[in-house]
Amino acid sequence: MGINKNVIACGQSLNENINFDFYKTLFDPVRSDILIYLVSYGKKNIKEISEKFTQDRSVISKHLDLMHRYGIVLKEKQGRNVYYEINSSFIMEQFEKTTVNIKKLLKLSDQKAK
Amino acid sequence: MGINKNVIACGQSLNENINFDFYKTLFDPVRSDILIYLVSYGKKNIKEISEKFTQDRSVISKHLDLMHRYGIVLKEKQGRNVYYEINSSFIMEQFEKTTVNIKKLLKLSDQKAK
DNA sequence: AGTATTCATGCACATATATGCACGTATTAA
DNA sequence: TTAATACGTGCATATATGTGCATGAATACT
Repeated sequence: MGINKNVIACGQSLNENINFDFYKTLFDPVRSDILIYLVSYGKKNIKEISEKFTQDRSVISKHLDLMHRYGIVLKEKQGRNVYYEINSSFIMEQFEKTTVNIKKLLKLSDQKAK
Repeated sequence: MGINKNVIACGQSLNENINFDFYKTLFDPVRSDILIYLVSYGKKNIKEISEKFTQDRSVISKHLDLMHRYGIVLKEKQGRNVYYEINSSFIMEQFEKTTVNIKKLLKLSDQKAK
Protein backbone atom coordinates (compact mmCIF):
# COMPACT_ATOMS: atom_id res chain seq x y z
CA MET A 1 0.00 0.00 0.00
CA GLY A 2 2.50 2.59 1.13
CA ILE A 3 -0.18 5.13 1.96
CA ASN A 4 1.22 5.76 5.41
CA LYS A 5 4.60 6.79 4.10
CA ASN A 6 3.50 10.37 3.65
CA VAL A 7 2.22 10.53 7.18
CA ILE A 8 5.28 8.81 8.57
CA ALA A 9 7.33 11.42 6.80
CA CYS A 10 5.50 13.97 8.93
CA GLY A 11 6.38 11.96 12.01
CA GLN A 12 2.76 10.89 12.41
CA SER A 13 1.45 7.38 12.12
CA LEU A 14 -1.54 5.87 13.85
CA ASN A 15 0.07 2.46 13.96
CA GLU A 16 3.36 3.75 15.32
CA ASN A 17 2.26 6.40 17.80
CA ILE A 18 -0.98 4.83 18.91
CA ASN A 19 -1.26 1.58 20.81
CA PHE A 20 -3.66 0.06 18.34
CA ASP A 21 -4.01 -3.36 20.01
CA PHE A 22 -4.58 -1.71 23.36
CA TYR A 23 -7.66 0.13 22.07
CA LYS A 24 -8.90 -2.74 19.97
CA THR A 25 -8.80 -4.93 23.09
CA LEU A 26 -10.37 -2.33 25.35
CA PHE A 27 -13.32 -1.44 23.14
CA ASP A 28 -15.05 -4.78 23.29
CA PRO A 29 -18.39 -5.16 25.08
CA VAL A 30 -17.35 -7.92 27.48
CA ARG A 31 -13.87 -6.60 28.16
CA SER A 32 -15.05 -3.07 28.91
CA ASP A 33 -17.58 -4.58 31.33
CA ILE A 34 -14.74 -6.47 32.99
CA LEU A 35 -12.86 -3.19 33.23
CA ILE A 36 -15.80 -1.52 34.93
CA TYR A 37 -16.20 -4.47 37.27
CA LEU A 38 -12.55 -4.30 38.33
CA VAL A 39 -12.76 -0.53 38.78
CA SER A 40 -15.78 -1.03 41.01
CA TYR A 41 -14.61 -4.01 43.06
CA GLY A 42 -10.82 -3.85 43.03
CA LYS A 43 -8.53 -6.85 42.77
CA LYS A 44 -10.40 -10.09 42.10
CA ASN A 45 -9.59 -13.58 40.90
CA ILE A 46 -10.99 -15.22 37.79
CA LYS A 47 -13.63 -17.25 39.63
CA GLU A 48 -15.02 -14.16 41.37
CA ILE A 49 -15.09 -12.17 38.14
CA SER A 50 -16.66 -14.89 36.02
CA GLU A 51 -19.44 -15.40 38.58
CA LYS A 52 -20.69 -11.93 37.67
CA PHE A 53 -20.86 -12.71 33.96
CA THR A 54 -22.95 -15.04 31.88
CA GLN A 55 -19.93 -16.34 30.00
CA ASP A 56 -18.03 -19.39 31.05
CA ARG A 57 -15.03 -19.00 33.36
CA SER A 58 -12.68 -20.08 30.58
CA VAL A 59 -14.02 -17.32 28.36
CA ILE A 60 -13.43 -14.69 31.04
CA SER A 61 -9.99 -16.15 31.58
CA LYS A 62 -9.17 -15.64 27.91
CA HIS A 63 -10.47 -12.08 27.93
CA LEU A 64 -8.37 -11.27 30.98
CA ASP A 65 -5.33 -12.83 29.34
CA LEU A 66 -5.82 -10.51 26.35
CA MET A 67 -6.32 -7.49 28.59
CA HIS A 68 -3.14 -8.38 30.45
CA ARG A 69 -1.19 -8.83 27.24
CA TYR A 70 -1.95 -5.25 26.23
CA GLY A 71 -1.40 -3.72 29.64
CA ILE A 72 -4.99 -3.01 30.63
CA VAL A 73 -4.82 -5.14 33.78
CA LEU A 74 -2.15 -6.37 36.18
CA LYS A 75 -1.88 -10.08 36.97
CA GLU A 76 -0.76 -11.72 40.16
CA LYS A 77 -0.68 -15.37 41.03
CA GLN A 78 -1.35 -16.31 44.64
CA GLY A 79 -1.39 -20.02 45.24
CA ARG A 80 -3.96 -21.51 42.93
CA ASN A 81 -5.68 -18.19 42.41
CA VAL A 82 -4.89 -15.63 39.73
CA TYR A 83 -5.80 -12.10 40.66
CA TYR A 84 -6.35 -9.26 38.25
CA GLU A 85 -6.60 -5.54 38.86
CA ILE A 86 -6.84 -2.42 36.76
CA ASN A 87 -3.56 -0.98 35.50
CA SER A 88 -4.88 2.54 35.85
CA SER A 89 -1.61 4.41 35.46
CA PHE A 90 -0.90 2.69 32.14
CA ILE A 91 -4.43 3.23 30.86
CA MET A 92 -4.36 6.93 31.69
CA GLU A 93 -0.95 7.24 30.09
CA GLN A 94 -2.24 5.69 26.88
CA PHE A 95 -5.24 7.99 26.62
CA GLU A 96 -3.18 11.07 27.36
CA LYS A 97 -0.52 10.14 24.82
CA THR A 98 -3.07 9.24 22.18
CA THR A 99 -5.00 12.48 22.64
CA VAL A 100 -1.83 14.47 22.11
CA ASN A 101 -0.85 12.44 19.05
CA ILE A 102 -4.32 12.62 17.52
CA LYS A 103 -4.29 16.38 17.96
CA LYS A 104 -0.95 16.68 16.21
CA LEU A 105 -2.13 14.40 13.42
CA LEU A 106 -5.36 16.29 12.87
CA LYS A 107 -3.67 19.65 12.72
CA LEU A 108 -2.20 18.50 9.42
CA SER A 109 -5.65 18.08 7.92
CA ASP A 110 -6.80 21.41 9.33
CA GLN A 111 -3.94 23.16 7.59
CA LYS A 112 -4.93 21.52 4.30
CA ALA A 113 -8.52 22.70 4.71
CA LYS A 114 -7.48 26.38 4.72
CA MET B 1 -26.12 -8.58 34.25
CA GLY B 2 -26.52 -5.37 36.17
CA ILE B 3 -22.82 -5.02 36.86
CA ASN B 4 -22.72 -1.46 35.65
CA LYS B 5 -25.32 -0.30 38.11
CA ASN B 6 -22.76 0.30 40.81
CA VAL B 7 -20.65 2.35 38.49
CA ILE B 8 -23.62 4.25 37.15
CA ALA B 9 -24.46 5.05 40.74
CA CYS B 10 -21.09 6.78 40.90
CA GLY B 11 -21.96 8.70 37.77
CA GLN B 12 -19.47 6.72 35.76
CA SER B 13 -20.23 4.35 32.92
CA LEU B 14 -18.11 3.50 29.93
CA ASN B 15 -21.15 2.94 27.75
CA GLU B 16 -22.79 6.20 28.77
CA ASN B 17 -19.87 8.59 28.94
CA ILE B 18 -17.74 7.07 26.22
CA ASN B 19 -18.67 6.92 22.57
CA PHE B 20 -18.16 3.19 22.33
CA ASP B 21 -19.18 2.77 18.68
CA PHE B 22 -16.98 5.67 17.67
CA TYR B 23 -13.87 3.94 19.01
CA LYS B 24 -14.89 0.50 17.85
CA THR B 25 -15.26 1.91 14.34
CA LEU B 26 -12.06 3.91 14.45
CA PHE B 27 -9.77 1.15 15.70
CA ASP B 28 -10.03 -1.07 12.68
CA PRO B 29 -7.02 -1.62 10.41
CA VAL B 30 -8.67 -0.55 7.16
CA ARG B 31 -10.63 2.35 8.61
CA SER B 32 -7.66 3.82 10.44
CA ASP B 33 -5.74 3.63 7.15
CA ILE B 34 -8.59 5.51 5.49
CA LEU B 35 -8.38 8.09 8.25
CA ILE B 36 -4.67 8.55 7.65
CA TYR B 37 -5.24 8.80 3.92
CA LEU B 38 -7.84 11.53 4.38
CA VAL B 39 -5.62 13.39 6.82
CA SER B 40 -2.83 13.29 4.26
CA TYR B 41 -4.76 14.10 1.10
CA GLY B 42 -7.78 16.08 2.25
CA LYS B 43 -11.27 15.79 0.81
CA LYS B 44 -11.59 12.90 -1.67
CA ASN B 45 -14.39 10.93 -3.30
CA ILE B 46 -14.90 7.19 -2.95
CA LYS B 47 -13.30 6.31 -6.27
CA GLU B 48 -10.11 8.21 -5.44
CA ILE B 49 -9.91 6.66 -1.99
CA SER B 50 -10.57 3.10 -3.12
CA GLU B 51 -7.89 3.33 -5.81
CA LYS B 52 -5.31 3.54 -3.02
CA PHE B 53 -6.57 0.39 -1.34
CA THR B 54 -6.60 -3.26 -2.31
CA GLN B 55 -10.24 -3.66 -1.29
CA ASP B 56 -13.10 -3.24 -3.72
CA ARG B 57 -14.75 0.16 -4.10
CA SER B 58 -17.96 -1.15 -2.52
CA VAL B 59 -16.03 -2.26 0.54
CA ILE B 60 -14.42 1.13 0.97
CA SER B 61 -17.84 2.69 0.49
CA LYS B 62 -19.22 0.63 3.35
CA HIS B 63 -16.32 1.52 5.62
CA LEU B 64 -16.81 5.20 4.88
CA ASP B 65 -20.52 4.89 5.56
CA LEU B 66 -19.72 3.44 8.99
CA MET B 67 -17.16 6.14 9.70
CA HIS B 68 -19.72 8.77 8.75
CA ARG B 69 -22.39 7.20 10.93
CA TYR B 70 -20.18 7.62 13.98
CA GLY B 71 -18.94 11.09 13.15
CA ILE B 72 -15.39 10.27 12.10
CA VAL B 73 -15.80 11.78 8.63
CA LEU B 74 -17.97 14.39 6.95
CA LYS B 75 -19.90 13.51 3.78
CA GLU B 76 -20.81 15.74 0.90
CA LYS B 77 -22.53 14.84 -2.35
CA GLN B 78 -21.51 16.77 -5.46
CA GLY B 79 -23.22 15.55 -8.58
CA ARG B 80 -22.53 11.88 -8.93
CA ASN B 81 -19.54 12.06 -6.60
CA VAL B 82 -19.58 11.62 -2.84
CA TYR B 83 -16.76 13.36 -1.05
CA TYR B 84 -15.48 12.52 2.39
CA GLU B 85 -13.21 14.46 4.70
CA ILE B 86 -11.94 14.13 8.25
CA ASN B 87 -14.21 15.50 10.97
CA SER B 88 -11.24 16.63 12.99
CA SER B 89 -13.03 18.81 15.51
CA PHE B 90 -15.38 15.99 16.46
CA ILE B 91 -12.57 13.45 16.72
CA MET B 92 -10.52 15.71 18.95
CA GLU B 93 -13.55 16.42 21.09
CA GLN B 94 -14.15 12.70 21.58
CA PHE B 95 -10.59 11.98 22.66
CA GLU B 96 -10.49 14.91 25.02
CA LYS B 97 -13.81 14.00 26.61
CA THR B 98 -12.89 10.34 26.90
CA THR B 99 -9.54 11.10 28.48
CA VAL B 100 -11.24 13.20 31.14
CA ASN B 101 -13.89 10.55 31.78
CA ILE B 102 -11.37 7.71 31.94
CA LYS B 103 -9.34 9.67 34.46
CA LYS B 104 -12.38 10.24 36.64
CA LEU B 105 -13.34 6.58 36.35
CA LEU B 106 -9.88 5.32 37.24
CA LYS B 107 -9.56 7.54 40.27
CA LEU B 108 -12.24 5.35 41.85
CA SER B 109 -10.04 2.29 41.56
CA ASP B 110 -7.01 4.19 42.85
CA GLN B 111 -8.90 5.13 45.99
CA LYS B 112 -9.80 1.49 46.54
CA ALA B 113 -6.17 0.46 46.20
CA LYS B 114 -5.14 2.58 49.18
C1' DA C 1 -2.44 -40.61 49.30
C1' DG C 2 -6.73 -39.02 47.78
C1' DT C 3 -9.99 -35.27 46.90
C1' DA C 4 -11.35 -30.63 45.83
C1' DT C 5 -10.44 -26.10 43.90
C1' DT C 6 -8.64 -22.91 40.55
C1' DC C 7 -6.88 -22.16 36.33
C1' DA C 8 -4.97 -22.68 31.26
C1' DT C 9 -5.52 -24.64 26.89
C1' DG C 10 -7.08 -27.18 22.86
C1' DC C 11 -10.90 -28.17 20.19
C1' DA C 12 -15.34 -27.69 17.81
C1' DC C 13 -18.97 -24.66 17.02
C1' DA C 14 -21.54 -20.20 16.85
C1' DT C 15 -21.61 -15.51 15.76
C1' DA C 16 -19.85 -11.23 13.83
C1' DT C 17 -17.54 -8.80 10.46
C1' DA C 18 -15.07 -8.11 6.08
C1' DT C 19 -14.98 -8.89 1.33
C1' DG C 20 -16.13 -9.04 -3.64
C1' DC C 21 -19.38 -9.58 -7.15
C1' DA C 22 -23.58 -8.40 -9.52
C1' DC C 23 -27.00 -5.50 -10.04
C1' DG C 24 -29.88 -1.18 -10.01
C1' DT C 25 -29.95 4.00 -9.62
C1' DA C 26 -28.51 8.71 -10.32
C1' DT C 27 -25.83 11.86 -12.70
C1' DT C 28 -23.03 13.38 -16.53
C1' DA C 29 -21.35 13.35 -21.26
C1' DA C 30 -21.78 12.58 -26.20
C1' DT D 1 -31.43 8.96 -26.45
C1' DT D 2 -27.50 6.24 -25.68
C1' DA D 3 -23.28 5.44 -23.29
C1' DA D 4 -20.26 6.17 -19.45
C1' DT D 5 -19.19 7.18 -14.66
C1' DA D 6 -19.81 7.08 -9.58
C1' DC D 7 -22.25 5.18 -6.14
C1' DG D 8 -25.32 2.15 -2.90
C1' DT D 9 -27.09 -2.32 -1.70
C1' DG D 10 -28.16 -7.21 -1.50
C1' DC D 11 -26.23 -11.56 -1.54
C1' DA D 12 -22.95 -15.35 -0.92
C1' DT D 13 -18.59 -16.43 0.91
C1' DA D 14 -14.32 -15.92 3.62
C1' DT D 15 -12.15 -14.72 7.71
C1' DA D 16 -11.96 -13.33 12.52
C1' DT D 17 -13.51 -13.60 16.97
C1' DG D 18 -16.37 -15.22 20.84
C1' DT D 19 -18.05 -19.12 23.26
C1' DG D 20 -18.45 -23.45 25.96
C1' DC D 21 -17.00 -28.00 26.89
C1' DA D 22 -13.54 -31.34 28.12
C1' DT D 23 -9.16 -32.19 29.76
C1' DG D 24 -4.96 -31.81 32.34
C1' DA D 25 -1.83 -29.19 35.53
C1' DA D 26 -0.95 -26.94 39.79
C1' DT D 27 -2.14 -26.00 44.30
C1' DA D 28 -4.63 -26.62 48.68
C1' DC D 29 -7.22 -29.37 51.88
C1' DT D 30 -8.33 -33.69 54.72
